[in-house]
Amino acid sequence: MAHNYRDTLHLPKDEQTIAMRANLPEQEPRWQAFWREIDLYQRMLEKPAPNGDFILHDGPPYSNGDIHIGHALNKTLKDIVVRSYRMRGYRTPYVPGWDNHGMPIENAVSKEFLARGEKPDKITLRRACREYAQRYVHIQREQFERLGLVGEWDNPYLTMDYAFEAGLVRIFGELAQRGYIYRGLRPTLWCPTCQTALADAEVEYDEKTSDSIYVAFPVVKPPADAPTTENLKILIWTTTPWTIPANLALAVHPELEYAYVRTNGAVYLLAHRLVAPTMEAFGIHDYTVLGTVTGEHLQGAVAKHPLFERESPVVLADYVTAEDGTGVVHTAPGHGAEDFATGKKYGLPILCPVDAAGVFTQEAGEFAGLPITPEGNRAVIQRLREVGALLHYEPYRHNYPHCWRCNTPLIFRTTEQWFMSIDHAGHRERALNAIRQVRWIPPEGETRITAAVQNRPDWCLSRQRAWGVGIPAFYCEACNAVILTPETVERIAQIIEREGSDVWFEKPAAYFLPEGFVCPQCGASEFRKETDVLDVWFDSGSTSRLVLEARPHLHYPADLYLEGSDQHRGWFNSSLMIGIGTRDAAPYRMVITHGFVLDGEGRKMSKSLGNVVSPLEVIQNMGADVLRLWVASCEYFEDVRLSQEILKYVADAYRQIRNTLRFMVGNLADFNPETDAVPYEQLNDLDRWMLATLQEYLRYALNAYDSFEYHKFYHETRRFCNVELSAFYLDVIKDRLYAESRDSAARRGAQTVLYELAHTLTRLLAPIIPHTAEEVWQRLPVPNKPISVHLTEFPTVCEAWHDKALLERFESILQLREAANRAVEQAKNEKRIPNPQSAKIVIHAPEPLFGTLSAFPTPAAPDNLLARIFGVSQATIEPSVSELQVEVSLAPGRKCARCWLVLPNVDEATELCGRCQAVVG
RNA sequence: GGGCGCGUAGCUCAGUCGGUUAGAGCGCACCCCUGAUAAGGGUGAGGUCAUUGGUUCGAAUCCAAUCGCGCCCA
Repeated sequence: MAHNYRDTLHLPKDEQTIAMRANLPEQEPRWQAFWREIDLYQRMLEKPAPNGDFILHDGPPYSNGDIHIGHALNKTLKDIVVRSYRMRGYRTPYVPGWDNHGMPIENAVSKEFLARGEKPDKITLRRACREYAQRYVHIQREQFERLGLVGEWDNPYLTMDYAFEAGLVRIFGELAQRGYIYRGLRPTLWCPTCQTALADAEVEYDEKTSDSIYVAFPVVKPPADAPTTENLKILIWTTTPWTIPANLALAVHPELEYAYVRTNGAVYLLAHRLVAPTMEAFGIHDYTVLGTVTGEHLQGAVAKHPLFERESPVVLADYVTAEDGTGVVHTAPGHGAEDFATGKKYGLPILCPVDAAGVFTQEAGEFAGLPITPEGNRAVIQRLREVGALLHYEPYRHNYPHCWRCNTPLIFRTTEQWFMSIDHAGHRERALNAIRQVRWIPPEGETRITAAVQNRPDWCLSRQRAWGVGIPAFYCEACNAVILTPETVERIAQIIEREGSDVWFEKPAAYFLPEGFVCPQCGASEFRKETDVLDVWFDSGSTSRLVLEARPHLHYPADLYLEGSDQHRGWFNSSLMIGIGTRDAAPYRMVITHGFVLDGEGRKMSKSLGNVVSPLEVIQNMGADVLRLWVASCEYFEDVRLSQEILKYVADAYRQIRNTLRFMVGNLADFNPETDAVPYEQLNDLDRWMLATLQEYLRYALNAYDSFEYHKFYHETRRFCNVELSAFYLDVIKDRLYAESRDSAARRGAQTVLYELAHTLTRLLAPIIPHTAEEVWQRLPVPNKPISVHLTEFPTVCEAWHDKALLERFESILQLREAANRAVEQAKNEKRIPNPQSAKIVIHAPEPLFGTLSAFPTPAAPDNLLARIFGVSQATIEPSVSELQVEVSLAPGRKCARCWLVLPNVDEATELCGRCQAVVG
């Protein structure tokens, strides 16, 4: 081609739009620096908020380790909520927090000391814990900020803040004052070597060989309808002979079938299914089953303890199985969690004749003074053999809980602990009522928390640990009376507020008590402090009180809690207990839960499977906006999946959305909405159709935000960008944008629509991909432009533009477009035309399509709107009485060297069509 | 073992009250363009709706069981 008219076109220039390659890992920190510089969070709060406050209360992550993908999901969702509510006219303060006290940090710090061969005292350990927690608060804060989260990051709440710790003491005091707090027994897994209770997480399961024994309990009150009462015995099996002295009952399953078995002159009762294997173990081949009975009929029967003058009644329990043993569970309420529950249910005493070191106490009678293993076990077995109660002994290998620290086999002991009563003053009912007032999203959450609250036992608040807030009680050294009054609690709280909770462990009791304080019970003046600390769920459960009420720009209750679904039994529950207990109201109005992040196959992420995706790596390689877009793409009310493959697809989606925005921004470089915009009435049908379609999209998008269904917004936005924009509208208006004269109504009309599209999309995307939206925003020619996209409002649907009739009319045109595409594709495949640009189509259209199309003039010129819509150089329409037909042929004329359309009026010398001739002038 | 959920195309998701041949975008294959170019456009092929049984004139949709997966509890 002789002429080059490229420079006369209005092509978008690279430097006037956003870069095609986002380079998010480098660019995002710059936008974050910009937001810090302008103090974006503060400015967001200062914006007018016609809809009032919306308080999303942050559930505190534990200040230990790097953030993982679950944190990223949770915090990104929160950020999308906060940003989108702000853009819908709410004031959205967001105070992030951390959970600092507790076992994981204490254990990590202890291990550091252990590695150095040091044995720290409590204060040294606690100080190290505080430093450790502080260090991870810093680390996680940076990681969260790198995700692009907006909030009060320079003033977060920490549960180890002195004021927070003092607040915990006061809330404990309030609950005590209201009658919720009591001391009681509780079964705990206990390490006799470390002489401490262990949390579940500190228990390691290892193989162990135990002494398993079969013991016969003589029946003193036989079951009704027993086939015989002569020498009747109930047979049990246990792997912990040392618990026999604490036996108080024999548990059977109500629905299991039991058999009376006669052998060797006695009749034994055991589970029918286990008769054969048991007899085989005993080496007995000669036995007779006299009859069977279901467990529920055994209730009321009473046996006698084989060693002591004590009865052991038959009780019912659902946890009894016929898997191994005899189907009758030897029950020692002092030495097992299930046994304890059964003991409570049947009003049995809680006998625990074992001290902290694992030595039998006086309550164990003849065994007193013996360590429970191995001497205790041996002695018990020996005595059982002597009285003829031992039927069989064998070593038994099984998984058994061990101490994580010293690897000693653990035992169950009942110990005295502090509790919050869940049924005090109708508390449980009040909590259940409050649950019904809360909006749960998804609605199954209500079922789940209701079940959790209905079934939860009293809350054990005490822990025998170092890193926590001390329970603010004293004991009289003389009479052991518990000292816990509003005055003593408030004194302690004031001191902790000033000096931190370490002070409780540093100073003597007298430091916290008024001068001259005497025991109200016995008048003595010597006291010791409680050494237990509060359960950390008490810490986090108190945040609603200690954060929402403490900060003037927040309020109780919060409008929203948003956490993983595991928190129904965790934070939602503990917060509710404290909320109902101290404020008689739930701490939240609405609760949203999300699922867990699984791998591409739907399996749990774990180091051993090697399928863990680190958010930090994703941010480093692809950018936070890609990770955030993934969050938005997920239907998060259920479990979500993440893998490298999924990330690749999300990155593709990001690029497509970005390129769409890039094209629009590039073509708006010379557009000023205030002076160049074309009034709606003067826009052509296609442009008005685009605006109408934009309104439909916008309505859908706003609804998706309203219902927290960001994945619907994601999908619709992706479809809108690809289908309506890239593949259609943006393609069609290129001729006008590039080839028409700069200020022509045709070009300015297209830009007017382009501006609306970009302006709308950018703001809608801002909560999800805040960095990219900001980058686009800074390039958009918005009049009186706010300094950041995050200080704008969401667009609202313009009903005047939502022209339903036009949308309907275009439906048939778009269908026709598909038919035309197929016809052109076929002509291309048959080598009748090389490409659509060189084609002319003739549409033989029946009514009513012909009527619709007739509204558009079809000259052999660039302003043939139908030709532009169908992507060919020329198009004409013909009425038809038969079905629709699209005829494709080579367009007559020659190709304009400037606009590349094949037209009849292209000048041979200049190679320009009439339109381009006029434009170039 | 119990409670609460989930299972639709390679991926992410729609699918209203049970009602035509189960949809979309991406990805994939083939083609076009080279003036959105580490872009853009067109056409097309992909489904035993986890499995089995039941209810119904009719089931992705309702019921039951089974399998797989997740959270919580034991």
